[in-house]
Amino acid sequence: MTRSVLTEEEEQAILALPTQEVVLRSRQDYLHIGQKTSYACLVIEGMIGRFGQTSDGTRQITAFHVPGDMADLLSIVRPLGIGGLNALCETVILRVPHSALRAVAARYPAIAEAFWRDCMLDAAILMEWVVNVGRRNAQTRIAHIFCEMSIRSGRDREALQAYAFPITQEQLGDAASLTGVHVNRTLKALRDVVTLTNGMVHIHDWVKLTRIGDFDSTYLVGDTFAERQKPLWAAA
Amino acid sequence: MTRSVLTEEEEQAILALPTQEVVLRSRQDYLHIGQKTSYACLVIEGMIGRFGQTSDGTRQITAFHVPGDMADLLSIVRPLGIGGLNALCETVILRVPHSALRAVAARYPAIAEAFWRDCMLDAAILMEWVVNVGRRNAQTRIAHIFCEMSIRSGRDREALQAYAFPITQEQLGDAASLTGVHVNRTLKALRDVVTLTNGMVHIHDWVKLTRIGDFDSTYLVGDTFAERQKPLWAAA
DNA sequence: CGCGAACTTGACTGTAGTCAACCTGCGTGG
DNA sequence: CCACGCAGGTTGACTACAGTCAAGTTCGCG
Repeated sequence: MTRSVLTEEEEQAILALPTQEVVLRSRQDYLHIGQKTSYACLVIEGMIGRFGQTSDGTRQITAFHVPGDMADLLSIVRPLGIGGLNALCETVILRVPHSALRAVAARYPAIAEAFWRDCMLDAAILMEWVVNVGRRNAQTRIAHIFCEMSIRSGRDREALQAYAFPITQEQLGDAASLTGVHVNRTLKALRDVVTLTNGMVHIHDWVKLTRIGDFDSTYLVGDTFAERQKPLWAAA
Repeated sequence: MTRSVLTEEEEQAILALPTQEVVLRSRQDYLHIGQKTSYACLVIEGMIGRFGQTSDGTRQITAFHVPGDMADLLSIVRPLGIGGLNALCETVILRVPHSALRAVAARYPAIAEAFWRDCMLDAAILMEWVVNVGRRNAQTRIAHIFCEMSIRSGRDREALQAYAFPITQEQLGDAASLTGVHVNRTLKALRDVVTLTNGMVHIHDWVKLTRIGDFDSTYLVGDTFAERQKPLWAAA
């Protein structure tokens, strides 16, 4: 919820939500494709991938969710058919019932809007994902993903040098629409600029990486108002 | 707004919104990439494409918006950076100010939820788009797009046989991440199943088309509740 | 009638996929 | 404590789907 500006009281209301901690094993499917859910999940530790699938079973990762992300917030208004969710490594999540989220959204319109905006930021990331997968070559695609995850992984500056990205080359291929073999070759070619080892990304040259990755971070901004807009809902 | 269930009063409130009709020439950019907007636009006639772009200027269409769609509803909560909008043919739209939409959303929570859900359905379509572009071959991609647009174009059964899809092969390539040349060849190969001529799609064998297109329409359903959920916002 | 946009076709190229073998490092059980 | 198994990573040889370039053709419109 760092994507919107909220008041003290609103933040308290969110922190007071009833939650249930769940630990997912690595590779565990938390939500199957087409499965209905009545909880939303907040990632605490680890990483979750959202995926779609073709009929022959090939998976395509459509989003990564890092700690702090609500991975299936959109299920509040559309509980069915939001794709599958899979833990990319051992992952800790907090399950929050839709009913509680609806209650707090009803009481605080600004929170409802923050939820909505959060979903829309995910949608903006998804649009960029289509461009990435559809229009860029292997090197650029992978470099772009590394850039995006760098920004999203850290509020601190040091994520520009190194951050945790606990995935295998095969999974990176599922995200970039490449085979594991080609990811391997591409990473080798990028060796001087960025490396992925043991679930850690090390960026050796950020400027070069953004250039190779055709990366412009503006699509990642959340609340675009310098100050909070008042009243957030024009009438009330 | 056929994607959610609303009461008579709520429908009236939406119909009473202040609007301004605008006619777009074919190929006209209505919204540039990165441009901020304070209106949302409802497509009345024609077709609008949302697109992203790489730094070398290659476009990638990420969504088609047919009459009845709100093409940039998401701009209400995130007015910046929602990609560009381009009229694919001569198109009539209705511009609605954000302020009016916010007002009606604040007064009728069910409408706010319907807006949000509408955005989430677009997001679900976008996820499928990633899978399509990332994981399927040319024939399957194009067939899939034809299937999706068939369902979205018509509430009536006859859209399963023919519907308006006023785009060029080049534009279809921008959507499917293919070159115009390859679209042309692929359409030739699909000739017995589906044809695109003069902005009309004619489907000669729907079953075969869905099979080639690896198409399952469940991701297109909007309001998944058989009846309207009451109360829609749990508290109120 | 003539222009231009869209479509069509052919020949050649290139990026990424496929298949297959092999290496490396880690955790488990004998 | 070592041996084994296995997941993940690495490399090479070959293939194929789609891109590129270039030269037509068709058709609608002024």
